[in-house]
Amino acid sequence: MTDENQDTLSKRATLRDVAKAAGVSHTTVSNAFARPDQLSAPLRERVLTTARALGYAGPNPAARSLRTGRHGAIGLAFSEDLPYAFSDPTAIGFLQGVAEACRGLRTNLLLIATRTLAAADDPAGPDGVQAVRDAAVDGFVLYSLARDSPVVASVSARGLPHVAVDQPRLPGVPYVGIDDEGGARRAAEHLLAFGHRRFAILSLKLGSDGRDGVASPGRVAAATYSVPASRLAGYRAALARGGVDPAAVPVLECALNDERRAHDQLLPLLGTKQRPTAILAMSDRLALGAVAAARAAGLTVPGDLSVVGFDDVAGDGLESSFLTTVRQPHAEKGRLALQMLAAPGGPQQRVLPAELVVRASSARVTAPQSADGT
Amino acid sequence: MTDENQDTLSKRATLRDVAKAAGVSHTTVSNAFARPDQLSAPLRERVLTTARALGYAGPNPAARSLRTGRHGAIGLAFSEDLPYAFSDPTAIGFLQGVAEACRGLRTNLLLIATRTLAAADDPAGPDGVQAVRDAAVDGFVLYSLARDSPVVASVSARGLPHVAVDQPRLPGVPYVGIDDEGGARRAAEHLLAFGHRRFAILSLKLGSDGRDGVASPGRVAAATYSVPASRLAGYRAALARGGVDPAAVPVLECALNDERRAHDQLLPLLGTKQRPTAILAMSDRLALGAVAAARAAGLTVPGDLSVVGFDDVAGDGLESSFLTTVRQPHAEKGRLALQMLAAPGGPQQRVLPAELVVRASSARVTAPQSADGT
DNA sequence: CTGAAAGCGCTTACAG
DNA sequence: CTGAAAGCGCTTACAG
Repeated sequence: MTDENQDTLSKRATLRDVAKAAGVSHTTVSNAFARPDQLSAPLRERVLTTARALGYAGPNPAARSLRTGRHGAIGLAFSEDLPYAFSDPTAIGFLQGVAEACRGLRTNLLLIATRTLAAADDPAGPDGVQAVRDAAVDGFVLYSLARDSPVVASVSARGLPHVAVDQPRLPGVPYVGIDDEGGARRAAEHLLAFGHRRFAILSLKLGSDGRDGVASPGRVAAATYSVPASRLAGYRAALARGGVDPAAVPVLECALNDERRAHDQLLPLLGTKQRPTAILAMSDRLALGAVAAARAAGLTVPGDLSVVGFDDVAGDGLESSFLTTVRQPHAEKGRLALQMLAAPGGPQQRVLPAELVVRASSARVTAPQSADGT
Repeated sequence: MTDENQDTLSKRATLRDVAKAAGVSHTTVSNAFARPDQLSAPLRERVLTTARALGYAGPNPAARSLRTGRHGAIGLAFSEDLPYAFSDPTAIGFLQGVAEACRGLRTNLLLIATRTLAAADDPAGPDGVQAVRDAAVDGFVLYSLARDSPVVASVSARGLPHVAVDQPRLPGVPYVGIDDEGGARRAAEHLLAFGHRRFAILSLKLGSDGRDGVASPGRVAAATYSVPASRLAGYRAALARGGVDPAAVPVLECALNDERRAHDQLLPLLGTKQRPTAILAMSDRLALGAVAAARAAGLTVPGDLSVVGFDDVAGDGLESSFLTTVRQPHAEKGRLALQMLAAPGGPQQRVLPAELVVRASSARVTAPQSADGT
């Protein structure tokens, strides 16, 4: 305590101060902290005791990094505001995997606050770019970023090893993701097999402009997020093969992955005569929003409306979810990404399976229908 | 792209290289990146262009930190394994607040992987200590650590500003927490008012040894986690005032905040003749475990068993929770902690309110009972 | 608006 | 096992 007080009053002790006080060289103090085998145990003890007495907590991290070129940390860049990321169960599953791998690698994790929506009032340029520039890390993981994100460009400019997870897929950048198209295809095939002909799609964001609503063909074609684009392709391929015109299936885009948005977008559609009997949702969150909308419209799930989600994150407790969904290995993506960063030389592209899990939110359509509702 | 390749092959460009190539001084390049007002716009543009051409992404963060003494990051130390932390809704709410504040402060967030249970196989000493030593940060937030955690000691040794959230409460260390005792008291009073006389308490961990089970009076007295100790004190004070002998109320300690543990610990108790009619749970997770245990025992909630949780995190979606609980402002704690770090000089102790929220998991006891079950 | 100089605190071969 | 020396890359008054 006394030492700490001295600390804050006087100048902070350095390696040199400890060396002087202990009567040894610079090197010896450094070794006492970083290379115990380079000096005798009693001497080491003496040095460490002297250090403690001077309030010296160990080598200055910045000086050490400058000298060694290593930081002992990796940077994690998110597509969303950091606060939002922590509320998305998908991201949390991924973070768990990353965190686990970090522990194994004895690496700290630097979370980089970025913002998808460019802040016009921001003099420092696009959000996250400065943060990436300043990040004292040995590499980056890009998690679910848009192809045109300024953060992607600034990470690439750093010239450090990096891995993209989910998106973007860029030539020359190691990648970890899942079979989005296949997973989506199986979800649609499942509903088609139950006789459904009238669909609506709840889509994750296709662009970074925060837009909600029905996505036009142009918007879909210009999507800068490849994951929703791939899932959409999978849904549509299956629908077309099943004899349903994909162009007639509305795509409701939700700028944020939350139940409320899905609920609000879908509800009006459920009041129409030609209402869909089946919902393809690109996340479990969106799917739960659809379930809520159904209830609000006086419809039952799966009696009046079948819903298939994506992610398999809805049931976290002892209770398992009732949602039919596409399972993906969230934590595994995090583990793999860090492994690719830590041990380069392995495969540069890992595409993990996405498996359909049938539960209680999907069922055979009640009344036979044609695609045009007749 | 070509530049990037050169980058990885040749030595990485420095400020000096850029200065040489642009025909300006060291200083000017530095200013171009950090102080735009110190040079003309055209010159700045020229410098930046040259930098880009050389694959120079900006000043080396370590060198900059060494020079300025600032890192632009704060360290967050958790009591649990990092992977577990990301699965605890309480921690996530807190992280959201921290993340939000970080964005406002333009600060990155370094997550420090620590482990509560000392790993015997760990040659580097207690987990987290080295990570704290190596952390290139301007300050620390300690989140819910045990009083005797080695991480607390190593953070204190760093001599950097730090704030403890929830626990530990240490003299001289700024603190953010809630009125744990008061919140717990109100939870118990609520159940007493409903006529309950037979209780069981589901407790969060009291020590760092990973022990589950009935906590002896000795263990409670020796608790190194002050939050559960305070809540226990609150429960017991209310029980005693309500004429229930606190010593007769079993305290079931759960080493991890999860439903499964609570379920497994409580279930045997629910099969006894003297089974409790009311559960005081120190978290919503534990409370949900109690609800699951009730179901498994063929009891209804709140018909046969009343359950009161803590945290108010159980209902995350559109659906609100049915749990009677004690609400605490998770995100606000995070925001306040960062604010205290960023703007020292304000109050050093912030104790936020913890308010009882009555919902459907608690009800009047069905048959009148005395404390001894007669 | 520009440039020369000093020094932030450390690690690492290397010689003894 | 110990110590003297060089240099990692930058920022910041300061003088012009």
